[in-house]
Amino acid sequence: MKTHAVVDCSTFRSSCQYCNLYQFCLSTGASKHDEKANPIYKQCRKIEHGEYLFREDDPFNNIYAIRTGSVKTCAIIENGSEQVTGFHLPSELLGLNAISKGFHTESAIALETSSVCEIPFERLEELANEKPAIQHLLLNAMSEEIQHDHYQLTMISRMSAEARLASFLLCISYHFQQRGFSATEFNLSLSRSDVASLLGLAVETVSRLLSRFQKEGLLCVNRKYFVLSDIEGLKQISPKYSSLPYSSYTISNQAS
Amino acid sequence: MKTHAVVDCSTFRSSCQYCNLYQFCLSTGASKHDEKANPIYKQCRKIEHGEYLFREDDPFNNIYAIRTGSVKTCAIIENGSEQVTGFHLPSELLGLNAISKGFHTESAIALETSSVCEIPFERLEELANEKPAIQHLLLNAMSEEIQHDHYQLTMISRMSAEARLASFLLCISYHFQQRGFSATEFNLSLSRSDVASLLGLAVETVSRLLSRFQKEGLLCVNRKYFVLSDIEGLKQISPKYSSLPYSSYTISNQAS
DNA sequence: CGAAGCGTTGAGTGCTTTCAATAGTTGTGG
DNA sequence: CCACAACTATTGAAAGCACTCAACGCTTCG
Repeated sequence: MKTHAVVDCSTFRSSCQYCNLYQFCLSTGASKHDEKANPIYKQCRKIEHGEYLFREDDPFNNIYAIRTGSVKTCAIIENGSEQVTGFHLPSELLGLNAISKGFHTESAIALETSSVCEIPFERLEELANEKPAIQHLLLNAMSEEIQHDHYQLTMISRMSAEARLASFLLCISYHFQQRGFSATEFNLSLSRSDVASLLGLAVETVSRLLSRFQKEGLLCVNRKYFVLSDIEGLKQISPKYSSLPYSSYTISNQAS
Repeated sequence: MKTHAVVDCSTFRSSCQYCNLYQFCLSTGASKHDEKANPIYKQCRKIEHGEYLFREDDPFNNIYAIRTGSVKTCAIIENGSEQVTGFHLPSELLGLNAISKGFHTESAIALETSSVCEIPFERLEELANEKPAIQHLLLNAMSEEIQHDHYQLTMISRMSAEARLASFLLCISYHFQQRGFSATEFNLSLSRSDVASLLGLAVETVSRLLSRFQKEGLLCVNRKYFVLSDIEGLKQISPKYSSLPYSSYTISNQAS
């Protein structure tokens, strides 16, 4: 439960604190005997860097709540290259978009040693029927995901490369802050090519822009370690930042 | 109930036939006395071309099921221009992404004379608590929307302008087909600039591409009237078409 | 130590955009 | 009913942003 001082995704202070399902979770001090009282059966699973949580075309049985670490979701496209569709931090739910098809259309890959809660969806759905709060929570989480996707769409289709990257960094920064970490200093587990894919850019463009941002004093970057030294400057580069439904992307804990 | 022969969004044969909520709907031959038996209170609303169904920042109270016609959703971005985020045909549900914030972040505008069912969300949520099938239906619809958004994201960030347009036309074609209309001949209620915005392109690019497609014998287009004369040719232009989770975008009627 | 993978930087190309002009369409009011 | 205005769509020319290709440096790992 205690952690290192380093700001690193894999060492969040309290991994369940921000979890959507916290108040219904079996792990909340309850033993297995209370399963019926605290009804979500939680199977915690540890995954190493590069390991798959699920793969494209896998049957859909569980959704996953990230406890620690970080995970990317991606799909293989025609030419064999992979398209990154999401970057996920603790408290987020994964796999919800597989509900309708019954199988996963994306793979989820750990970007570092991470732990997740595996939640049988059938069980969760039953539970949602019994407890309005859980149902609301599910609808809420999905609504936020749609919201975020629309933001992402607008960003990619309308903003320049530099605005996209600035916007992305601010988004990451905000997420860390929401989870009690520094907004200006963090390790980004995504590789350059993952970032490029997520933003619809070429790797070289991302690399060039980071160099330029650094030259302009907006940030310092060393491999995966980022220091955002001029948040306001970054916001100026991505002017649409403030007007888009971005800021509420983080999944909140309110249950109606 | 009988309609004209013309293929036109506003004259769907049976407007409720494909509706998600059909089997729970008050309109299913039932009078208002049966409200408790057929529990969705359906207030049908007619909207004219250009009329708003809801606007950005409006409080979120209802979701809407499109019965006839077509609706676009869009958001105003920083510079005052509008970004189209969706194009919606009968049977689709609108407004689900406002659940988490409690207000709408997009406007919904009728593209032609249309009719929609206004469904109080609070009521629907209660109902979903009582009837597992409705809950599942809601989760399903949202899951599909996320699925589609991810497809759209991949498309916009990775495909060329011509591939995007071809892909879009095929998508529209498929939707019409799913609703019992011709896959090759339809009126597209979206303007060129709406299409451009939706696909992340400039109006001129869309116009140029349509001219080129026509010259190449792929389609015939006159204002809003489209004839896709070479579906296979279009598929060849958008090679990722088949491998993406596109084909299941249409909201189906299965309720678990 | 060499191979493999990731990241950076440079040069040149090309696709899409922007700017601009024209044509076609719709709607309004005299 | 026509004229005028406003809007939508098309087409051309030029410019720019991001991509591709290519080479090199750095790190990691067997």
